[in-house]
Amino acid sequence: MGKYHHGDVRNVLLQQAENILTDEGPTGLSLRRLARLTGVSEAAPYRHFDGKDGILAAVAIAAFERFAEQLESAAESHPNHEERIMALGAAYVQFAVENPQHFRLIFGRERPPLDQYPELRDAADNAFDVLQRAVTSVDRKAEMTLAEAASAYNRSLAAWSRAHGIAMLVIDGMIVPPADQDLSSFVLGLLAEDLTMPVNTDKAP
Amino acid sequence: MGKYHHGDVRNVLLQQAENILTDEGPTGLSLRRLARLTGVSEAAPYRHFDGKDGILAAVAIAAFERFAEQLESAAESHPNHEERIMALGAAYVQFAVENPQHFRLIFGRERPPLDQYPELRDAADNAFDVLQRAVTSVDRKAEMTLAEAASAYNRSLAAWSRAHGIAMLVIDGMIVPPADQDLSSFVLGLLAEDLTMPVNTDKAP
DNA sequence: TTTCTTATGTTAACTTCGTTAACATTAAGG
DNA sequence: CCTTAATGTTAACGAAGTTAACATAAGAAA
Repeated sequence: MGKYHHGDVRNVLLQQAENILTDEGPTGLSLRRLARLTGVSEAAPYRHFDGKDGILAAVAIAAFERFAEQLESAAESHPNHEERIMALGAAYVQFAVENPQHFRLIFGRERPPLDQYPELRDAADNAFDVLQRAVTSVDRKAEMTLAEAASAYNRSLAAWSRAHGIAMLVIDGMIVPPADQDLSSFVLGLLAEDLTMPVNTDKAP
Repeated sequence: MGKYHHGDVRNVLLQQAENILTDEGPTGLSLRRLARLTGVSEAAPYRHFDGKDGILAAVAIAAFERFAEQLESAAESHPNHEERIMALGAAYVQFAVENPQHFRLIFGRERPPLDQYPELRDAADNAFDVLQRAVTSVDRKAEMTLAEAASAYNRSLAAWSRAHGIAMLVIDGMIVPPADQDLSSFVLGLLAEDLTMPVNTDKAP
């Protein structure tokens, strides 16, 4: 009787790992359970991946790629600089809300160390490059001075930070987006808040 | 021979749990190791805590309390509304950077569910109340209209989100604060960035 | 084709973990 | 003094990650 199970165990394992991750997060993803669900022996995954971290790294790479795609497509759809930043932030949060477990995986502590998985590092760098390019690529008719480049960099960090914070707090349930508004406009409103201006408390006559 | 080990096992366990958490995070905190390090049997912790989640909850409560204290003291030191928001954000990030594991514990997925530990829920609510009060308590000479209250609330979310995002990205190593600047002024600079204004790329003559 | 080698699977074991049951001892109060 | 609840302990169970030892399939070399 054939013990040779599939010709494609690696991909089946990966797909199943995706499913488990989506349902239960990285903690619920156990190698043994994954093997059982895939219908393969409990040690088989070690022939295709570098242990549990290897599988998580592979899933995280795929997640980073989808993340970067969605960011890129949001950025492309808005030639105007300011609108582009806003669209990026909205896409950022939307990805997190639609794929909370993947988002947590690529940013959280259970993500395998970047320096042990070069492809993972590349995937991460690429995603952040998309962000940074979109924020810093204002009309580049002239070279920027050093100070201007630094300022643009700070702007990108500020935009990124706020989008990231909103994403995290929403998927953690600490911020509950209003039900009567769609997520995108809620996020856009938050992104546009300027903290350096005092709240206007004047009562209109 | 006396098997009765301490008169104070609970507190010793808690202190040791704090130490382990600080060094290795919630994942490295194993009940059995905790018991061994404390010099007590491996089942003893169950007499004092509701399993592993119980210990994590207790540590998280303490972390929330320290967090709230530091936020409160930052808020108190700045009577001016705008400066207060900035100081709060800086304190928020500073806590995260100085106590990354605790910060991750109180915001991450390994935090025990709030609805199973009422004291944990209270501690969390209290910390966020400090934030919200500080942001929304502008000069309250008059009652706010509904719209004003909503705007103030949105402002507090925006401030919170950006501080949270900076904190997360910094302790995850995705943002590396410049070495030639102290953390606080770096954070303050980021918090003050206004995303609705385009970058000025004019070259001064 | 036959043989050698490598890739891929399997089973079985080892260690650690969280948790619980069964039993022992201490502290406290009637 | 005796009972009882609190607090320890040991021993066991099942699940997890990982590795070693062994088995088989596929493909290259002869």
